[in-house]
Amino acid sequence: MALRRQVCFALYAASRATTALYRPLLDELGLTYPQYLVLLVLWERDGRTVKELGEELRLDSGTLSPLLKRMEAAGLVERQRTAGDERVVEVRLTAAGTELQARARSVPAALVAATGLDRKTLVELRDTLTTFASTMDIAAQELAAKKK
Amino acid sequence: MALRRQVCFALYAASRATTALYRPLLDELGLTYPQYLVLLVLWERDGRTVKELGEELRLDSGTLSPLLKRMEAAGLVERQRTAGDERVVEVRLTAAGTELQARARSVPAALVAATGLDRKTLVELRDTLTTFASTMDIAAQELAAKKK
DNA sequence: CGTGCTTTGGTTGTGCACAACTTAGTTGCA
DNA sequence: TGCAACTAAGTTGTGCACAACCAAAGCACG
Repeated sequence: MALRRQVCFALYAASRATTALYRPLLDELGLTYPQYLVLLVLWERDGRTVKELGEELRLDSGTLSPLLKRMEAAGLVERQRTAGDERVVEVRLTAAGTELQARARSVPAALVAATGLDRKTLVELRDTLTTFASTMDIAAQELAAKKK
Repeated sequence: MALRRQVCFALYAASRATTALYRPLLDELGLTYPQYLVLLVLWERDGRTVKELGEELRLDSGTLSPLLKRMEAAGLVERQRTAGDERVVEVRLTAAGTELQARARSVPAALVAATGLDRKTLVELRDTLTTFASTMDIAAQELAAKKK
């Protein structure tokens, strides 16, 4: 089947094009796109464990551990083992990390404007993609279970 | 804005979920998803330059050069400077690369089945995403031009 | 002809992604 | 109680992505 006919390639290309558009905006904040996503989660509610971040962002510890270390080195977050359970690491915003929210406030609107799509279309697209991703995740789990 | 509300995250998560679903199928062929995409392009028409591959897949030489070297090491393609213009490298399928097409024929259908979506929905989604990606690319170009 | 510009592909360095494995801490239960 | 099973995070190794830079080949215009 021709490349142009495949949904999966369209998804792959659209995803990269989007992060490319974020790049110049996030560069000014000293952030990468995945780092920005971590901050979005923490700005919503501070003090998440690495596991919680992974569930929210669908990323595993192999990705998050070094990413969070870089963010800690940049002074955006702090990491601390919890008192109750020494296995768990809690990630908290520093003052600098909290303050970045104000500077990042214009980012989503700038992106929406760049898409040139109206709100209704974007909401539909988001919902379709979210359902799509969930279906893929479930299918992957079933496939992994069958393999056993 | 909450993470769940953003189209861009849905896109990012859906793209990773999709390649994750490809992974077990492509593992059996000894391929990664980007390598599979290169083969899709070559199966359609063999003997492309690195530049052409980059335009088709929207990847630059920094990504393609090492990727193609790995594919050459795996015996799937050959790379050769063209006689006319020594700057240009042409990529051609080997016999093994050509034969892989038969073994890969069931992959797209397996993915479509896993999505659980009907053809009409998938076609619409693909077209929306393709338009979306084009708009993003153009916006990124304009942004880069304005920067100058 | 020659010199500067452009084009093509490659290299280097950074930062994801993710599989496979490791380590330390916790829990269940015989 | 003792220990096997489990869990959370981290480490290692591989393979993209992409920016920034580089070298060689080709080209254009004086």
